Amino acid sequence: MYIEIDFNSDEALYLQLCNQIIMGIATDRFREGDSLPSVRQLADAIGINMHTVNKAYTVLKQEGYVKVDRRKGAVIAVDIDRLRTLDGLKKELQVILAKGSCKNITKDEIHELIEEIYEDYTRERI
Amino acid sequence: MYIEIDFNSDEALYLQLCNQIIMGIATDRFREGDSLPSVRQLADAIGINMHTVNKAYTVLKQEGYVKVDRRKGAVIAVDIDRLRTLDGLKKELQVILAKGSCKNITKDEIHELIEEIYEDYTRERI
DNA sequence: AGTCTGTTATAATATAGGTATAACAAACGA
DNA sequence: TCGTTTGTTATACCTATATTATAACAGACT
Repeated sequence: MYIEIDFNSDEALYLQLCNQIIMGIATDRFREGDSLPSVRQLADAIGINMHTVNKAYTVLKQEGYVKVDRRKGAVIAVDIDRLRTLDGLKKELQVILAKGSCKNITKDEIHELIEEIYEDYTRERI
Repeated sequence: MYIEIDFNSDEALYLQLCNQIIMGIATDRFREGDSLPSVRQLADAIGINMHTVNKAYTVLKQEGYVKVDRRKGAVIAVDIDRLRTLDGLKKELQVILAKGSCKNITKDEIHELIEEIYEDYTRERI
């Protein structure tokens, strides 16, 4: 579990946790069925409070990335809801693309960025 | 100025304002040199507090979308900083694409989504 | 029996978001 | 010149969120 938390970031700790775990699933560092550390272990390892980790796990559960089992802890279990996901992605992308568009980033450059990010994914997956 | 604020959204009012103005610039509804309404006017029109609008304008200024002039108010003036923008876009996109990837959204579908959003832009621009 | 699990409760603190009122100097219009 | 409008700043208040701290509970494991 290599999770990097930036205490100087203005992003909430529990959100940083969520995002890193989501990126971990996307890059296959965490796989379906894998158990995440217990809330107490992870909190200890990072040096934050148990409840902050618990909140992250709760959000991940609500958004369909893990299932929480009293025996095994938080287990990676992605719940596929394509329509809901596509809808959410589109709304988030609209704002991001608008920002780029304002700053003279072309549509092609966005496509290139996408490719670049996916290449990074497969590179990390090795 | 057609700005739609969702008071039931969990997104901060000032962020909704920022994003709508940014999308307005991207879709050419607001153009370089255009003045935005005064903080008091817009606050009145929307039915929110002056300081909330002021915060939105301040953020837009810091992020290089407007310049604030005591005489003309907030004027659209996009400050192009491609490197900084590309860096920011990439970090935001990484998380979003990871979410999609977890939910079995393919890279091609992302590319299609990008195209779809850009088509919506040009459609609004008419 | 003892330990570890997630879960829940309660409390305290700090920060962020939003509103309300008020004042200021600069600029504008009449 | 006078009154109005501009962004800006300050203060205060309320609410919600984020984070930490302790503590307790029942279920499961060794």
